[in-house]
Amino acid sequence: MVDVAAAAGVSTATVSRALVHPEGVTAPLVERVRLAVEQLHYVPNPAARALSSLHTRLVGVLVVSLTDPVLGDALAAAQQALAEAGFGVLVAVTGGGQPATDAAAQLMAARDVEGLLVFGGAPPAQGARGAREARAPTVVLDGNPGAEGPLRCDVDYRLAGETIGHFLAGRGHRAWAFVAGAEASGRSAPLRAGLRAAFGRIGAAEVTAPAPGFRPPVAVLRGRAEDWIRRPLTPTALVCADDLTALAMLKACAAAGLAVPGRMSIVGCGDAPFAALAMPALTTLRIPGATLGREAVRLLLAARVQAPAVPTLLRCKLVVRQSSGAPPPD
Amino acid sequence: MVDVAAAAGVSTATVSRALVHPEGVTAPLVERVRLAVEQLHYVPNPAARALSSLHTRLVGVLVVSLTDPVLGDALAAAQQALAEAGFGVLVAVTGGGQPATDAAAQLMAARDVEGLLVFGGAPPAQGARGAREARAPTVVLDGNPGAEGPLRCDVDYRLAGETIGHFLAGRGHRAWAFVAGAEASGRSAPLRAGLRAAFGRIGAAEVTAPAPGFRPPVAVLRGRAEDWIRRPLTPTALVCADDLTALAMLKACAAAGLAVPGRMSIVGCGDAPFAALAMPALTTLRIPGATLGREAVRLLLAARVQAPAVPTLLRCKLVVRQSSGAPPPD
DNA sequence: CACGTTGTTGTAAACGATTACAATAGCTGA
DNA sequence: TCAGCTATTGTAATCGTTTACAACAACGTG
Repeated sequence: MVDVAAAAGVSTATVSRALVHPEGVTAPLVERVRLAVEQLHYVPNPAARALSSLHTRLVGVLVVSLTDPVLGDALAAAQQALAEAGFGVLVAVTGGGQPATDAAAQLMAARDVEGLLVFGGAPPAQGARGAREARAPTVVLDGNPGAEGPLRCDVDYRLAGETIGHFLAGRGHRAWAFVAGAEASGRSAPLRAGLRAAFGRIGAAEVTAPAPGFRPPVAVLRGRAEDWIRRPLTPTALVCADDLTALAMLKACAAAGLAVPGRMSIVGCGDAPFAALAMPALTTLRIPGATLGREAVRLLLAARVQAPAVPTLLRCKLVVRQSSGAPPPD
Repeated sequence: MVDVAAAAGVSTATVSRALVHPEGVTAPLVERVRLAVEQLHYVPNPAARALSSLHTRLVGVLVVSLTDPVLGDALAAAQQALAEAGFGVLVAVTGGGQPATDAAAQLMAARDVEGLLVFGGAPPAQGARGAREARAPTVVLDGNPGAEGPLRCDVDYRLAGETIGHFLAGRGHRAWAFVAGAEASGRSAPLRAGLRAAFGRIGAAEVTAPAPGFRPPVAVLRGRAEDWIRRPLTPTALVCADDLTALAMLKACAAAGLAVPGRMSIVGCGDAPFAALAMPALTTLRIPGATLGREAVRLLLAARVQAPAVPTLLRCKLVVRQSSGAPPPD
């Protein structure tokens, strides 16, 4: 930096100011500094910067799993948005467990991140982030419901559930079941609540899914699906917490001889890339992962300057394809 | 840190040494320092550390896309391995374009990463990493073939191609086609070469796939698949560069009335979570993403201490399911 | 015309660790 | 017993920025 200062004929303080607060330096000087920087290929040392300014320009991202396409999209979008704002992204894949999440949060805090993004699952326990935690706002994205974090960025799964419920009820379905995914994704509860509300309004009954919170191997599922057939009240529609589960149910129905959508309608959640390619193509809820990611970054950046932005609640669209239809005539 | 030093009754230099090079400090002192650290919840300031030691304990990861399940697995595994070694992971999602990759690499270099992991695609151009690049070794994982990076960590797609070729030839297939994915994944070329070698040995002919390097909407595919039927030499087996493409071909075959596996065998690549749930379940190549990630980290850490580890070339397993079988009797 | 204001720039003191070097203590062997 | 080592600890310089403060200039105003 001293070289740059010499080349531009100014002091190092002016170089620093020209780079960080150009508005406080006269235009010609800024220009001379800019030129010198270019000429000498000067790149500021981030460590020194962080040390004296107390700003690392780093944010941490705790992500439950990269397998979930929604979180993957969200992460990609968030990373891009943060890069545009000059922030680097430190990631940790937590797997969702509380101890792992807390440990990761602590590591992030130890690295002096200026913000924490939690993608999916539960946020780290208060206090798990060490002494410096107050400085770093936390935004929870697509997390478990009821998490007490102040800044949240979610999809309105309750509303989505109602949308799906209306859609199915409108097609004539009166008996339905909800199938949770293996990973307790936090989407299940509000989704189910919305479904109950929509179906309840017309007096349609929920059938308890074979094993809530359970994503079974296909062989097992087959037996379960056959169980349903023998029940007095068999669902004609299955709403799944994620597309992979929906695909599994598709397969289970085929194995059990239940035609989809003739005998059973199946609705997924997420609109994963493979959803449109399933046979029959999955009717599914399109979750705007990228928007979610950008929105979370917006909230985080707003929180840094004390501007309390309203928690986001995004809507999603139901993509109707071939796996849903009218119930059998009975 | 001065507080810790005072509490332990030593100098700050000793505190530093006790934490970084405990072997140079007597046991009782190390213990006293450890206690004081615990008591005062002291966490070293990473910026100051980096500034004076010239070690950021950060590595950058450039990932083409998080949609690819293999890269997702690799990233998760690499992150964990790096965390165990005390390194933080800075990620950037590049999308694969050369300018974007170079820009991301420059940002990483500007943050003084001590190593760069490139997941998929082409490595950044030499020199794109700025003046400090010499210090940071680069490992390319599952990248495009022929990339000149010295440190590579790859799957032996050539061998995998041969394996698939043998498998199909052994089942009796004599006419086959390769379908590249939309994203030029770098897996295509060696995979295809392996297939050619295996099939060539028995004189089986490759049929040019409808549109190489093209992952078409299903409607288009349908027409293309019908094209094949009318051809003099129609393939009886389709090998796809990724599972999503394989799923698309499955659907195209169904639409065109080609029974799978009766009339057409289909092999995917990746063993994505949905592969086993497709109907029929996909025969596919299982790529050890997590192993790949860990291996890349091993190479990187070895390179840091000048220990030149041999470039890795992992094998993968063919998972035979229902989408492949014998060709039609003719 | 003198004086207070405002706006720029330079000087130098942080920021919080690591580590070269000096100092001291504890050994070994003659 | 003492010189000469070695092993351990302390002192202080250093890393490369930012920024509080001082110094100064230009300006408008009474």
